[in-house]
Amino acid sequence: MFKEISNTVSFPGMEEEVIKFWKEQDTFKKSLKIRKGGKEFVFYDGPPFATGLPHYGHLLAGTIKDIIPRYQAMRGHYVSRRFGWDCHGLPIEALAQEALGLAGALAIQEAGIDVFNEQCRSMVTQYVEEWEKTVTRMGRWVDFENDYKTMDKSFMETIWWVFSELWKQGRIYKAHRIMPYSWKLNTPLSNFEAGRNYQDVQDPAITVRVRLIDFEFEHASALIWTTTPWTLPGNLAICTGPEIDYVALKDKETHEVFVLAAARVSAYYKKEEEYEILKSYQGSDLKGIKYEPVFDFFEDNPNSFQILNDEFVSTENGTGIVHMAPAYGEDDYRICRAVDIPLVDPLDEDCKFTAQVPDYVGQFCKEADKAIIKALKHSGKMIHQSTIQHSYPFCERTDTPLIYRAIDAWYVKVEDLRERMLENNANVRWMPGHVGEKRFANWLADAKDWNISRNRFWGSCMPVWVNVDDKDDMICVSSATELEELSGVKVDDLHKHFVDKILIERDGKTYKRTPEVLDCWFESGAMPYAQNHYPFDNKEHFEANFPADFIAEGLDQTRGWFYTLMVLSTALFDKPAFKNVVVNGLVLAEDGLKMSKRLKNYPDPIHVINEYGADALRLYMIYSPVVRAESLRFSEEGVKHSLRHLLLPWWNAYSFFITYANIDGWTPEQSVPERNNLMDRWIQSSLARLEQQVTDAMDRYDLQAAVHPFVAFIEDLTNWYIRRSRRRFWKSEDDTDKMQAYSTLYDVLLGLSKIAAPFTPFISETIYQNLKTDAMPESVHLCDFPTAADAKRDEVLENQMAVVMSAVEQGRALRAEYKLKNRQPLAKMHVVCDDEKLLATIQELESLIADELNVRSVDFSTDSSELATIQAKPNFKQLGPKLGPLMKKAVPLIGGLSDEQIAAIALGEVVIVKLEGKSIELTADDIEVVRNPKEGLAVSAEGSLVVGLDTQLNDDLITEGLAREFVNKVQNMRKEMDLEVTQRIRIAFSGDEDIGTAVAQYSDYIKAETLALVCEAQVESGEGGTEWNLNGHPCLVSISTAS
RNA sequence: GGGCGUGUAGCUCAGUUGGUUAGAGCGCAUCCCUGAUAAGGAUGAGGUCACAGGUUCGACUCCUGUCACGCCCA
Repeated sequence: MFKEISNTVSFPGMEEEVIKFWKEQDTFKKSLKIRKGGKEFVFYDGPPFATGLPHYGHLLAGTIKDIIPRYQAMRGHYVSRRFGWDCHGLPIEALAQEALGLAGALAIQEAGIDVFNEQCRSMVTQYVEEWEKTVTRMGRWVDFENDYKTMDKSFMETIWWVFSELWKQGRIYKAHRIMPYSWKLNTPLSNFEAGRNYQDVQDPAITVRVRLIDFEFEHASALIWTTTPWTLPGNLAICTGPEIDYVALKDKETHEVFVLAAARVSAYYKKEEEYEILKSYQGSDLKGIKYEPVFDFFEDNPNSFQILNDEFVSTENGTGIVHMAPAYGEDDYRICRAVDIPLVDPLDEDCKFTAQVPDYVGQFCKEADKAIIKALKHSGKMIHQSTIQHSYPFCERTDTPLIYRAIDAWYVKVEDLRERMLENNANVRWMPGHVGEKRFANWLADAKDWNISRNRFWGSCMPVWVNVDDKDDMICVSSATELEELSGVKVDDLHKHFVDKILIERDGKTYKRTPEVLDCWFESGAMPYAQNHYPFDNKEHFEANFPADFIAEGLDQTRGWFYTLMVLSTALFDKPAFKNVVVNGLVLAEDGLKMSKRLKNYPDPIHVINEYGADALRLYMIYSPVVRAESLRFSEEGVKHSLRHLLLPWWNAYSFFITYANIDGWTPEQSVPERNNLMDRWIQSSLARLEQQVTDAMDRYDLQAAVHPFVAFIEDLTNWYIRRSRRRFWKSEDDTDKMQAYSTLYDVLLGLSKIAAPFTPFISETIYQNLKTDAMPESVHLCDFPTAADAKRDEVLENQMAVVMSAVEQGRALRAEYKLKNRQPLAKMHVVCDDEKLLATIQELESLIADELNVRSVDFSTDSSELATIQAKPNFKQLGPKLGPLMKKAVPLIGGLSDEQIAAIALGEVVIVKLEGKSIELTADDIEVVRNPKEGLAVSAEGSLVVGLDTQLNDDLITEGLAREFVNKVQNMRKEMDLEVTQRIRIAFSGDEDIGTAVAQYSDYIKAETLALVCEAQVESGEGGTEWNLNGHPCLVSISTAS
């Protein structure tokens, strides 16, 4: 006996049971154990920041990261799945700052970096429990015990090793980065922090002239515009946009010649009479022209004081010529660096001018604006002065304006790796392809050196110790042990508040660690090595199993994890870090906007799981383009849909099987291998097809395509196989056909549970648990994925069945068209098909067709001429290439072929027709025969099949129709009374003569169908019972249970 | 501004190497069936395949351009 199924099954409740079962049985561990020794399938988990609860993006990625490993495990691979946690970086620092009430870097330093970092450490794990719960509830199998954390000492030690390898390659260099700087706190801020306090301020906006040297016009100056006059002493170049139009104009009043963007002239001159255009230029024409420095403080600076070109220049405001002070602007820095202009930064840590600029020494830079403006006026360089109101970032803590300036920064040289990375990327299979071939490849081709230092606290430390007396004398430490040897200090923790205290004394020199920590993307990129503590441990195992077979993340990781993995693996091993990658798109709210807690435009994931179940949610997400990097508008209706149209029918099929197997006492021991019934052979072939389709798609990492064929299969199983086979299960005789039906449905349900197991692990497990025998593995997830599909396929049969289904479909359509309801029996149906073999198969299923369409007999024939006319239609694919331009004219010619000609061609003869003087040979391949139903008959035609219905009714048919109506009403009443399907009943009725005749004549049939012991005409109106209308005949029916 | 993607029925999406009737589900309307019942089926209405050119005998499909939306970068 199988376990009885409650008819009020709750999918979420069932899933909770399964989770309990997996936990008790330790099924995940067993699934690993049984594959130990098998070929490894290597999976890397991209670590999430656990600074909040998981959202749909995580659930989606988690589902993908579950399905592929489950599938590969069932295919015999050992798939270790370690969960990863990203512990370092700003998100967690921000939380810790909030918790400690600290605003800004200085506050953290005052409170003590040790206090702050320990606060971070304690908070990292605050969401761990919730994460585990949700991830587990979604059905994802992943190892939380043997997880990795980027803050583990072993992880951080490998980071040092990775860094030191890059160092040895000469890839690490020190340069600058332009960052927002708080002069009050004496510290740089992150862009994130700088973005949190914008204020509207008024700043001077001045236009200054710089005298051009050796220009084609005398007394010529370029006009530059700035809102930060204090940066002018540091001016080292000016920049034009290469494709912007510029003019040299003569001011009619001063006779000075000015160069500026053509589009900006009107901002300086109200009337055209005020100036005269001398010549037009493109920005690129001006490149290389020298000018006199605005101030002379740095007049000897190499390569400086010339016109440069860059695309970033716009003509939205100013003069279209940009003043460049490389220490104080990101673009300035980038553009000047490209032409080897060394930066000058004459500000001290309080942003006061140093002695390099003696005129303003000791003045705070912004305060010096006035004096600088005065000096410019005095020297005649000031052309125009105004003020501008704009929004400007302020320091959160001190409400002082931030100063963008060059900060020491460390970089990894990446630009020379571009080609290697592109080649390595060519060996990666991306799903979808374009993300890798286009988006990611373009990004790699344009890779910039990577700034890896952060002026923060909670992170992996840069393992570089600098000689306090000579900044160029540095030691790169590659392991904790090496640091111990160099310093003589025991090293237990590699965080900043520990290692910063450690000094290295060597040859009488003292080395102190450079204060920065590493970009946490460096850590995630180094995760393949660091999670294994490579090369300190697991050296051989790692090297034998690198790169990963599979990773999966969202599209946003193109510039994140995917990239950092590729940079480091290319630099270290000249390989990609992964062979296959599935890229998922964004999960948006149903309104197409981003999910927003504030707008509440999406349902809580927990609610969705508890309402519809994780299987339904998984299926909904996977069966959508979101697994191919397109965005998904999340809809609760969609989840409901996947439940109602896939899981529920599947469950109903299973429930149907259990119900009747238990009634008949059928057990798997009684299973027989023979399959004499075409329906059985067909559904087994359908399952084999499903297996092939799923395998093909999964081996291509195409999850959406893998889920697709389930829809058709469930449809075949429930709406054709089971619906058409029901009687075979509830016939009372234990004949061989019934045994075979049970055996088939059992095999199919068992096989389906295995094929579906990676996708819907819960319902698969539940069904498998009930179906399995003691000899089978204890969990569906310990089974092998079915693989013998080829042998079980019978494509000929599948095609034949498709024709049968089409015949039935056409019959149903005809009934609908002629308003003949299905309960009304018809005398005859005609099925015509000129393919005799096909016809024979259809004939084999005659009783099925007759039953489905409620006709007494089916006439089979190969001659359709009585029901339909035939016409030829060109086979475009065949004839197109042959006829070329004549194709269009051939269409009516072929359409006009006579019946005799068509018949001749169909029989294999070659018919020659003339078209514009050319002879065209037509063979059977060149035409398609179209059948058109004859007018006035109930006929339908599709392809080679013609179906006709005899719509004439006689008394006999009408009587049987009444009997069937009667049965239907009784069945409805049984249903209404909620009777057991095996419950016997008594029927009492009254009605007119026609009803009396019908019930009497079909008494045996009625009793058999409704499990009635007696069916008597005795109820009178008003004595209870239910009034029915049977095809226009009033009828009173009452039923009662009988023992 | 650049790169990438998307645009097919009211909505969510399929659509094989280009082949002539562009499909499914939801929703709607009209019916049907029911011993799968948290069901199921049929029929119908609903499409300028974003737009404009081009290649071709033939374009939803290939090419070029335009527009809209999204992601990333600047």
